[in-house]
Amino acid sequence: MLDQKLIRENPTIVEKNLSLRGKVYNISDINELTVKKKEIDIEVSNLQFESKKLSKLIGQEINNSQNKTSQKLNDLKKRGNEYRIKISEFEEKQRILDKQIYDKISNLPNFPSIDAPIGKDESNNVQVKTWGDHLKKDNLNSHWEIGESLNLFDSTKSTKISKSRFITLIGNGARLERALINFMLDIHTQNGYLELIPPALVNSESLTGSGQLPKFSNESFKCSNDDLWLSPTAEVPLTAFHKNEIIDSKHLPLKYVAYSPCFRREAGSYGRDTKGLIRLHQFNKVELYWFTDPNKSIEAHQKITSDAESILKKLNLPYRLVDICTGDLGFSSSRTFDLEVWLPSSKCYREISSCSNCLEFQARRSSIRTKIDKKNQFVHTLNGSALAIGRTMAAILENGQQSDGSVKIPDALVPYFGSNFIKTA
RNA sequence: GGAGAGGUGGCUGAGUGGUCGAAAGCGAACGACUCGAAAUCGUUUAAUAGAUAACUAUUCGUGGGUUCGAAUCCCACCCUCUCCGCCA
Repeated sequence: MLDQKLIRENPTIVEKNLSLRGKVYNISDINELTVKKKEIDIEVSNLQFESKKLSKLIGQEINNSQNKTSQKLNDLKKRGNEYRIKISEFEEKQRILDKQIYDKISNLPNFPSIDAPIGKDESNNVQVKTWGDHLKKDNLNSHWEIGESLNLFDSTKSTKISKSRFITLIGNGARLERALINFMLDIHTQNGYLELIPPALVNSESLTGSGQLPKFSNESFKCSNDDLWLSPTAEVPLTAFHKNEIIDSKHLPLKYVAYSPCFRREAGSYGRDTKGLIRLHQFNKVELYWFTDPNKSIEAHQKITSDAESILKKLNLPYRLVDICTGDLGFSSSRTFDLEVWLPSSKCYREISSCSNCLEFQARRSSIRTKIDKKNQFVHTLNGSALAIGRTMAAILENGQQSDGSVKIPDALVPYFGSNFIKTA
């Protein structure tokens, strides 16, 4: 959520910052509404002041005189009634304006950071670095081919259970998923993160607080009988965990790691990534989340990203770090580093983690503050996947494939998985 | 799902129509005492918006209503707790 005062007082700055996203944002209508609303606020405030004074006077009058139905009292009450009518008219206008303003502002995305590369779309993202060696071999199999031959998961049967884009993990596949979750949680908790397992269903307010609503209602699954949605990412419940709180500054930064299933409708992605583990309606993810002092989120962003990277390094999976350009930034983010893992079968990098600094955008929407120099300020929030489990499994299968059809498990994962190779039964 | 109780400041908790944004306690901050600390005493301590020098308004679960005036009365909704039923 952007600051209403900023929109009112510096609309051109707001438009300029937003336009870095490569789209034209005209906020003159919002600006007009906020200016109008301020005038009405002042008007109402003045009327309420007069009305309160009068009410006190009436109270005193009643206490002082025995005659509770005197002409004087009736006249005063009549005047009070006039105030009430006038005030309620203005309050009605206030309500309407408030709603209009909120509806519009809550649909505006965050400002991109001045450090983010300027660009229109994906193609302008900047590769910062690469890590690890690419597997160079002929006749490489895709992870779904490997999964099928080793009987690690089944999507055909899963359409019977649910529909397309769902998967059932089987045997060593299920075991590998579980190993990856435990491995990642252990690394992060050893690294100072507090582990949470949040609810998988979240209410509308929580989704609004982290920025998924109102604009992206089409991207999450909704429960029909309740105001509850299937959480698309642990970022939602983690943000809401401290909703409406003032966090003691000595507790900052708060660092959480959460395992959660994630549910996404993937509307508009028909035909893309229809095979394998890349794009599913339900997937598991281990998420990192920081609440920081508003002056310390830039360093925190580096740290959360390197914490996510550390998993890829320990698993010895080749990846690259990408600085997302202004036009490709997510709604709530001001700066995002993506980690993309190398998938040798398709000879490309695929997003496996997204580490974002949302500054105060989510904190304002969720009202999460801290006291600094006796003043309440919004905290900054950061999130990063570390990592998406399904895509990590895909990367392990593809990068670890051996010529005999087996898959080598990364050394660091062996204690969790229980053996060095996945072989045909 | 049925019955009952309740939602007040960082927390506990008083307050049923009139200077109540709200007693008291706890916690916290500062000061005094002390070599230092504890204990004790004193002062301070909700948020938001607007003006910023004081100030003005709003907020006692949420939204409406009654009234000159609502934490207090009325209506609707949400949530929590207890008991019963059901259940992993």
